Amino acid sequence: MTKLVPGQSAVTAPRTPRGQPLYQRIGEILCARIAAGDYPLGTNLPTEAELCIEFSASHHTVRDALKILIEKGLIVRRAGSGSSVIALTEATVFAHVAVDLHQLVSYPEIAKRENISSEHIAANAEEARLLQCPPGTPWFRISAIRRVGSNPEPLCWTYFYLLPRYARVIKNKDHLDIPVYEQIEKMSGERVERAKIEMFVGRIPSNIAKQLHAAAGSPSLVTIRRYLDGADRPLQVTVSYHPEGRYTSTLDFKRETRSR
Amino acid sequence: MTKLVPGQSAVTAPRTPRGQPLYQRIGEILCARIAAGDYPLGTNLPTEAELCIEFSASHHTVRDALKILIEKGLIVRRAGSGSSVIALTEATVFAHVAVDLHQLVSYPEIAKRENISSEHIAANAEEARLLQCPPGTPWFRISAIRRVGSNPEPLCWTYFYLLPRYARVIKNKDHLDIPVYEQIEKMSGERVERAKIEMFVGRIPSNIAKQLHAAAGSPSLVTIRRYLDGADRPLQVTVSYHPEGRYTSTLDFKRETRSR
DNA sequence: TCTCATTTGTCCGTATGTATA
DNA sequence: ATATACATACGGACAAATGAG
Repeated sequence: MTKLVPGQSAVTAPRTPRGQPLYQRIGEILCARIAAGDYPLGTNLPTEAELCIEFSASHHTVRDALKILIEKGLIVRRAGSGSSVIALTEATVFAHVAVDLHQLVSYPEIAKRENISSEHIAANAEEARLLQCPPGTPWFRISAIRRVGSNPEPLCWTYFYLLPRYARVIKNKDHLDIPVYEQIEKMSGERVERAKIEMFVGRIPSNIAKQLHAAAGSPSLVTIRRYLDGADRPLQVTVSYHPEGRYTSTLDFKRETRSR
Repeated sequence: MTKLVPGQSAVTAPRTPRGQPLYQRIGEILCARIAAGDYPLGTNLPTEAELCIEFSASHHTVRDALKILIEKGLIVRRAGSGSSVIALTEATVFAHVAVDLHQLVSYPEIAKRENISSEHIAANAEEARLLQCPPGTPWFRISAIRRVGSNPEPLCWTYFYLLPRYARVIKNKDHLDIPVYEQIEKMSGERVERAKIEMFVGRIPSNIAKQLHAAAGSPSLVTIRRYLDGADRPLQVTVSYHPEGRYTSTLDFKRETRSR
């Protein structure tokens, strides 16, 4: 049981006292300082060596922390020059007029959702890429269409991919009238902190063509929405196919007033 | 190995054989192997330890290489499980990341704008609807394409519609490298307060098909952007045609409330 | 349910190349 | 040319997650 002798235990004090890795913790602290104005725009952060001393961390750990700032677009680093502050806050600040994620890409109120089926699945190759998980990973998938009034031509076909533990959302009474991601938030207590949306031109898959009243292989506006929690883990991913001519995505942005 | 010169292991003779860092080189090789089918979808890559041996590199270097694959969305890694291949090639042909109003307009640096022509026009019926003005209203129209590097296939064709009094923007020296709406702001003192964006599936008009290297009438992601001043008057309206497969629009939203 | 080996994740130490001022 | 600071690369040692038995 007692496997010692590593000869390092004295140097390595409480390695990770909290659940969070040290480099993430340092990254957050530096982000907060930049936002607070401790390192004004255009100035340099302390050097790697200085940060190592301040946080009692190694170069690698500090570098990993600084990589977080780079990814957020807060700093640029150049050998010989230092780490220069180029932004005070992450650029993505919810510039959309809608106060709620709900209205990010809004369907008209009258577009009602009708569920076609729901099932537990194992991600195939295409889904693995979509969901950024290994093939075979279990997911719960709801298939639905949206229809305006009694129009026989549906607006779109949507696949909802949920973590299996959220499968019971479909048992809600008013399940169809509330966004699925909102139901998940209520059920789990986890909050959607981020939404990433992709839109591109694709084709109608043959297996859904008939129910969409569209030709298989005909052009389609494909929309992928990923709802992520604070750790960027997907809570829900949806894929929608909109046949040509039935849907226009509208987004409304307002200039940011940078007040906190 | 009595020669234990630190930092320089006996195995590695030439550290960086001119130019490219080792971790990038390894990353490229692994990407190429995945694309070639050496590591099929759903299978695992060799472990870190195996890759260290194969490339005579340290685990740190191998990890940096694998990070490249993660960023490209080719693999996911899980402790205890391994590095699973989830895609054979990079996911998006091109992504436009719109994070705030400022970047809503600008494509990434690599997508250079090339102006094709510019002229004073009177709005025809279609343009009147687009610009929400009576037919015959005078506008200044710039036609341009965006290209990535020397790729012969342009990303998109864009019409810029400006109020005639802003026609002189094209005389700026660095006109092509600055978003048009920003130039208008500087010239006029008017600020863009709002942007409305529409996206839908359309077709490539025949008169621009040739220069887009796309078939006339082939599917296209059509994007209309309206830049409005405080009184909702349009300062600039753009229409872009993106041939299928060349462009994915990406939007990234965050909740504002910072719970910490 | 519980080990137990495997694999990745985190963290430390060190050395040298290279760009910058 | 020199000093500074980041970039790259080597090494080792657990910790934590996974999956098989």
